[in-house]
Amino acid sequence: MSIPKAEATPPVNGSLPRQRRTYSIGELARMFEVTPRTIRFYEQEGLLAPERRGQTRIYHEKDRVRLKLTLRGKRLGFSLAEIREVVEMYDAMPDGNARQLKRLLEILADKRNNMERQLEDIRLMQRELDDVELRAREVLERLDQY
Amino acid sequence: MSIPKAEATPPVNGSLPRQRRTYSIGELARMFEVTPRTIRFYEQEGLLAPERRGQTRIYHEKDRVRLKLTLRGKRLGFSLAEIREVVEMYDAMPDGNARQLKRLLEILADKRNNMERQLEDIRLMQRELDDVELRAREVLERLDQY
DNA sequence: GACGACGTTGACGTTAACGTAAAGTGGTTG
DNA sequence: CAACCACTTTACGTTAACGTCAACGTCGTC
Repeated sequence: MSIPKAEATPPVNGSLPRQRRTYSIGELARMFEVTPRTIRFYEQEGLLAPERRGQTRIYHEKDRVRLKLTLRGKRLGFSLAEIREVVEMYDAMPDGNARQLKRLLEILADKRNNMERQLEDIRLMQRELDDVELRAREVLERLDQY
Repeated sequence: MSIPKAEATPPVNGSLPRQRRTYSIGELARMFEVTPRTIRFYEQEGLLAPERRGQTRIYHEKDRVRLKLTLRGKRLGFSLAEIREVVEMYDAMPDGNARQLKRLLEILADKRNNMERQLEDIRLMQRELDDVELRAREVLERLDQY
């Protein structure tokens, strides 16, 4: 494959094209408030596989979305290994065999249970917070009386 | 081998199944499916402060609740340090000064935001899971046709 | 009175998820 | 061309949250 000469790609562009196609690692990092190191680490762990132009990584929309999902998974307490497990199976889906697919469905059901428990945990935790806040406000009010 | 006992009788009192007041570290560990090591570690980190009978730790209802809350916090992705921060301020509340109380309210507001983002993350993640599952089922069905 | 179950305190080991520093590459810009 | 950038690899460092042993004390029981 030959590389067509690219147009003014990276830096600040005069007209902000509605559909930016590629991102540098630094851009992605700023977007999601992580460090480039983190993004490289995720690649090393098999969560990303950006294109390369020479040595340099080039991220497309697909990669950006995957990073977004990864970070969301992390916020929900999934390990990178767990996330990779889903990601890999998702990639392998088109030609996946039945056993693999059923395994994927199992994993998904598992995650789903996890989500349900988290919802419950959040509800309970919110009530705890309400409670603590109420008490704190009461104490504060008594202090204000003097 | 011994005859299977009705219950693994705890050291202190007979089994008062209705209103048990105290627990050994092993009992608590089994209850919450963690190891004693974990519980001791939480104590070391200032999250628990069980009574001592001689050398042995004795946990009361209060300790059990605190452990439960701690583990819930962990499932929600809070660090032990964060949890301790709230716990300590909660303990210090009765004679807390206004500045401390306001700080506590800040922390609580922060946690609350965290919960909100998590709720949103969970909703989004559930939709992702729906999507992946749907695709997987489609592929599976096509496989089943032969 | 040995045995096993449970408890204790160190102390060192391990894993995940990055941080950080060193040393080099490649492009643009004054 | 030199001086910056932004990017790269390699490799060692760090932190949180425990795990894993060793070495010991204390029961109840066989």
